[in-house]
Amino acid sequence: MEDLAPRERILHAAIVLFARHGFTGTGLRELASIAGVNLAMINYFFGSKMGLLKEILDGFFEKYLAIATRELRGSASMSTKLSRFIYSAVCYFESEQDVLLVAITELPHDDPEIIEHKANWARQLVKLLEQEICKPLAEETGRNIPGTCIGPMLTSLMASRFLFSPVMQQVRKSDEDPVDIASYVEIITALFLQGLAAQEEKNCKSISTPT
Amino acid sequence: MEDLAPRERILHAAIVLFARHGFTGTGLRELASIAGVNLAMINYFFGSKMGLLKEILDGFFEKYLAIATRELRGSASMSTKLSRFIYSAVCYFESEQDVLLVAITELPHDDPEIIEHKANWARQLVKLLEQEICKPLAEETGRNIPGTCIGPMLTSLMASRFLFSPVMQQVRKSDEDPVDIASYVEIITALFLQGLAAQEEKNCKSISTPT
Amino acid sequence: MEDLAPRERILHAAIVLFARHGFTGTGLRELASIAGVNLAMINYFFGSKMGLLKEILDGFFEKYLAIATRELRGSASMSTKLSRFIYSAVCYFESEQDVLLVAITELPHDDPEIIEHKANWARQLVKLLEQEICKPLAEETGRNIPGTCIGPMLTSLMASRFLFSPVMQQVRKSDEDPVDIASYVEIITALFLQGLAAQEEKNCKSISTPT
Amino acid sequence: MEDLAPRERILHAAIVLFARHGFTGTGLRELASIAGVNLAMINYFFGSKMGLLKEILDGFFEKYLAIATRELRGSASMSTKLSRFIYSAVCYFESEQDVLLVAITELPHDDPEIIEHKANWARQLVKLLEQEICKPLAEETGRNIPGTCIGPMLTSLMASRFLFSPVMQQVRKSDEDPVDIASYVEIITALFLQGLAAQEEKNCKSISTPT
DNA sequence: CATGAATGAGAATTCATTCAT
DNA sequence: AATGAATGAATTCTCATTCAT
Repeated sequence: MEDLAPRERILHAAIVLFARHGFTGTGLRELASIAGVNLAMINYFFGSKMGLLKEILDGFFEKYLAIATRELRGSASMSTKLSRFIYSAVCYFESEQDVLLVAITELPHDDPEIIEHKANWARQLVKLLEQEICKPLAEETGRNIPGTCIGPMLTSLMASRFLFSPVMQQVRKSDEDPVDIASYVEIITALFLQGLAAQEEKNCKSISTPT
Repeated sequence: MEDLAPRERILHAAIVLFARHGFTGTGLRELASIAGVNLAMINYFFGSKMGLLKEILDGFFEKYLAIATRELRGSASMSTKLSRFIYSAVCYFESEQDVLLVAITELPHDDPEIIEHKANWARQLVKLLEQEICKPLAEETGRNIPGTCIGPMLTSLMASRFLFSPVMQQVRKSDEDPVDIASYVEIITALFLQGLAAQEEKNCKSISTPT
Repeated sequence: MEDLAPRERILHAAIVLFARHGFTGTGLRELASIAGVNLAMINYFFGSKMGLLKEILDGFFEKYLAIATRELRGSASMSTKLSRFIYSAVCYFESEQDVLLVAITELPHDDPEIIEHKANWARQLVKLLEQEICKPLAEETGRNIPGTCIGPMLTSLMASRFLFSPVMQQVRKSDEDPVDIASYVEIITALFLQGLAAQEEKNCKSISTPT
Repeated sequence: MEDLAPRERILHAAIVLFARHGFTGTGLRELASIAGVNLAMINYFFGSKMGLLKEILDGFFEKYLAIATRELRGSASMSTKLSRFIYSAVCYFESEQDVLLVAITELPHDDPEIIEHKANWARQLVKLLEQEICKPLAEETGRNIPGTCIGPMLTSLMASRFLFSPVMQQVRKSDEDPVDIASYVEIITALFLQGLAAQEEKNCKSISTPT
């Protein structure tokens, strides 16, 4: 870590510490010491502690939204799009667990300075989900589930493994066999696809049954 | 709130504030002022800020585990048990949203004082899930999903609505139509049941197909 | 200790704690807990924390002055009186080390409420020393050493063993051989009467005398 | 005092206040106010209140040990060495009375953080005394007085004037005639070398010697 | 870029004391 | 005689931030 530029060292250290102790639970002194920079450098680079958090959150949301856009837009079938999205998103979560934890655990805290910031990103993701998931789903099944409902469900389901990981690591303890990441993707995809499209499956069944 | 006993007033105020600003983000000054008690009363009753948090978390986990035990134990079919559990749990989450938020957002923070505390509760829930969900599921579908995986999935899926609610409220804004709680329960139940039992449905299909 | 009256239990606990952590360093909570009484009982019995200290100090000074009066008054020779006093005082210090420590370490702290209190006792002791030690000494040797000088010297010399004991215990460590109390009395008496090289002087004298 | 560097101002103010109210009896607010610095500067420079105390104690012990080493080492006679040591030490005590008071009154308090710290210095002093005082004394007189006994005796005797000074000042009051420092040194040296009745002993010796 | 000093506000906790019961 | 609740002030220490160098 010592070979990175000071700005990056700060960013990396912040992500790790915010994930472990929370945003408010992390002191800039500790952060500066771990990043190996002078305390005043943090404010020099990021303006304030909040500026640092915003940069981390923006980095996360930007990439998450980019993945969603890339995988969900297009003419492929909804199930294809969804399974591609889940795969990509979970892989991204896996690769940046700490950033994910920061984003998730800071979600419900209603700091006035940051709530609109988060809403801006959420709005874009919800809009995308409405178009690519909710609308076709409503047409197929008759169920109209809004994006503001399905977004949180999808995200928190994919994040569940990482959100609970510190506790579950302690729970497992002796018999070390956490589900590997590939199986995790498969489980969530199966759960989501065949559960969500329940009506469709039923239709398939009802179609195939009389045959 | 002014007519409750000081101890309860502190507890209530703490739940609200911890949910809004996080545990470390809440100062005891603010807490005491909102609870309408003297600052020193908090330590008098709960020993420390951490003791207060532990009491809140214990209250949540105890009730959550009680609901799980009540709804999942017994000889009913797994799908019946699961849908009853989801119904009860979501209703409980709804009735105590703030406590839920505190429990969820404090989950990943690795305070050594509290991580084992949380793991103790998680262990019991995981054990229950293993017996009542995972084992029968494995027998029916052949898939072996451990409790340490399905527990977080279930919980965070049910909590998703509340975890994201401050942001989603901002996202919805003008056109106010959040999914009502009954539909929310129904959506999650459907998702979980027919997704999870995908293999079983297939079996049914394969059984019915030859007909 | 549980069979004593609450008032005595408080007094005993206070002496021990004041000696170990100092007066200001001891909290009434800790004191009450160790004495096994309710916190409010301390103020009930002694009026205030300071009242408790005064009672302890009075107990010490009263007995110390009584010993000095008993051993120093009378028609015996000065050296006889002094050696008797040193013996009695050191034995008393030994039997109530903690009280001694409290008295000594609180001596220089200039709390306005307590300095005159201590001066009252000191005045009586100094007066006694002036009459019984300083005056005869001036007549014998021509040296006029005031009581305000010889009092502190005598007292702190006799107390030295106890004042330094926590540190010296740590210094000795492995080779456990603290001077026993009888030798300690003898050393101080000899030092005071004849100087450090007491034995040598005696030998010289006994050698030269018969000549 | 206002022209010194903040760090020195804190140190000076701490010595004065610790001597007057004791270590635990001194608040950092009061200290900062008297030193004319911001409250947070104390922790900035010394880490903690205890760090401040350690620095003060180290300063005292270091100089005291240096004086002892300088005056007691060498080939001079024991009585010459002792009288030189007493002279230098008392002069040092006189010039830094407050530091002495802090060191003496904090001696018996068994704070685990600091007791070993003090023992380290004491060990060095005791070792020096063993070699330079106790060993030759044992050879001359046959008496074996350990350094852990003679160290406290010497130190507390020399410190007695300063340890009791606040009370004795009050005792003297109107008739102002404290023994001047030169006489004080002489008294202690004579006492240590020849005993209280120094003059008398000298006479006896001078009478018996020529015979 | 980088640093050490400095600041005022606030952190959690403990204090000695009071009082109604 | 004894207790638990309650209080306001004070405790040590850390906070994020600023600024001159």
